[in-house]
Amino acid sequence: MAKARKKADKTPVPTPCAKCPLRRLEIFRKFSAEELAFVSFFKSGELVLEAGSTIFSEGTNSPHLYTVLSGWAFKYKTLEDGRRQVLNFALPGDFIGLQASILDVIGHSIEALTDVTLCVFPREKLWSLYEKHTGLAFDVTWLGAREESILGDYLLTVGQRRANERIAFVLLHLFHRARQLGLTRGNAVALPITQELLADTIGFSLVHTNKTLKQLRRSGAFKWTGSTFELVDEGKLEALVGLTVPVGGVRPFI
Amino acid sequence: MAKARKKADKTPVPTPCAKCPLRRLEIFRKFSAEELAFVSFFKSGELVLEAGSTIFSEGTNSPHLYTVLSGWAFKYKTLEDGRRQVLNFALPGDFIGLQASILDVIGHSIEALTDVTLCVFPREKLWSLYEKHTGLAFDVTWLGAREESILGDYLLTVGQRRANERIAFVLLHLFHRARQLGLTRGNAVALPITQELLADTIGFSLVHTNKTLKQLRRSGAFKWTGSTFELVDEGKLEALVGLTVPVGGVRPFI
DNA sequence: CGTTACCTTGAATCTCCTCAATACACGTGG
DNA sequence: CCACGTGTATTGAGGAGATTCAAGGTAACG
Repeated sequence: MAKARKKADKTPVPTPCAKCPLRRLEIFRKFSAEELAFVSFFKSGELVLEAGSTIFSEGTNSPHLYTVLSGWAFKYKTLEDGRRQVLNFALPGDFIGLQASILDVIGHSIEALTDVTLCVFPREKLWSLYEKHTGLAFDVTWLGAREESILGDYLLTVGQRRANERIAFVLLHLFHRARQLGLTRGNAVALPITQELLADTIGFSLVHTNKTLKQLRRSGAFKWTGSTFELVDEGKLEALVGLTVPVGGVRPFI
Repeated sequence: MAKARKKADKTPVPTPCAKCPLRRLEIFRKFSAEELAFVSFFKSGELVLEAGSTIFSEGTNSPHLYTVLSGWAFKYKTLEDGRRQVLNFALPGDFIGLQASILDVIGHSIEALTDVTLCVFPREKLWSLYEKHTGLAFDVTWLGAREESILGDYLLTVGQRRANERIAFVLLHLFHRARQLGLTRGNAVALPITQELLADTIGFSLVHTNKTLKQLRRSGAFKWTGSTFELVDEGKLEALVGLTVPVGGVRPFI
């Protein structure tokens, strides 16, 4: 089956919104028929990028905004001398580039961690979304508020937690988000994160991150070799973080 | 003039939105007559609190959301053992508690730094704002996006900058915001910030903050004694921060 | 095989933290 | 008016925590 297209045919095959695999996940709310129709109209295409591609550059603008259909990306800011701070990760269902559409400039860069597929939405249509679909407009605001909430968690982490707590926080956060999206198999995830990226996320040097990680591994709370991360003792990591790591509840998808 | 009310009369006198002093500031966009009427309808009262009052508590909910009419507040999160991270400051024109209305729980606490006056908006009416006034709904999203943008700046600061750079960043940021709102006299502002609060903002201990501050003062870039902060050499501070500190452009007010 | 990207480890150094003590301003009650 | 408490600012000293430099080591890829 599914042999209608020849192998050589590289024409992209955009996923119709009605069949979007994300919408089946229970963390996304159900759309009405009208909303679904509008989203289909809103979506103007798909963008496929390979790992390492820059999706947005800090300080720029864009005629598009995106939603992650598959793959991982990360948002970051840099200082002139090269110091880099990771702000957050973007997983399937996340909005990307909303700041550019709303604020006229985006305050951070975004780079693909894995090969990614993005749904493309033209910026001009965002206004009609607000005009015609209050529910979807609310969803956009919701996504922004959740982003703000996560940034607050990260700021608390980077500002106040110690090295092992920071690592525990980030690993748990990513694991929880991945699990919500059905990206885990058992207690394992494919984490496309290098230690250097982790270091830039928690605000420590690579060396110190590595040493703390080594010490943390001895606790047996998790295994992380190669690209697969396995959560062995969730409670042990949570204890380090202090409280359950919030992920962001059940809500929308555009 | 203005003797219509007796001194003993303590009944609050809510500012009508049409005469809102903030609307005169050029950083706020102009409202149409309909928008102004709606905002007046949206606003259900004013809340006056003295310095030190808690406006929101992390993890709670509220039937109201607020806007700062006058005074300063700050948003923060705490760990169980008491470590505290300041996320951002709220100045006149800022939304407060939007997360509680959109996400159902607010992720941070908010406390008044000075005596404050807040405009009160009932949460239920937020939906009708989205339904009937696309422009205002967009403004709400804009405010959320700006908040996210500022949080990103702070995260970069706390994660990557060194002590003196962090202090320079925060002081400049607050000065710029205050200036935008006409809160400065010449190069001076009344900064209602203690060193302890600054320490919790930049993620350092009070002692280290104090010592870094001492060293920074010697550069002559600013004076900060008692509650008045005076920016003497803006360029010198900006050089420390690396680039001009963004404040958030010209846009809405609700 | 040689390159490249990532992980690991040791050693020296500096940054930042905690503890502790003092100083100053302010407001309160005696 | 003074004694006292409270909140804030300041300073020194010693130690823990992070950084940088430097050197391997390993796995993937052409």
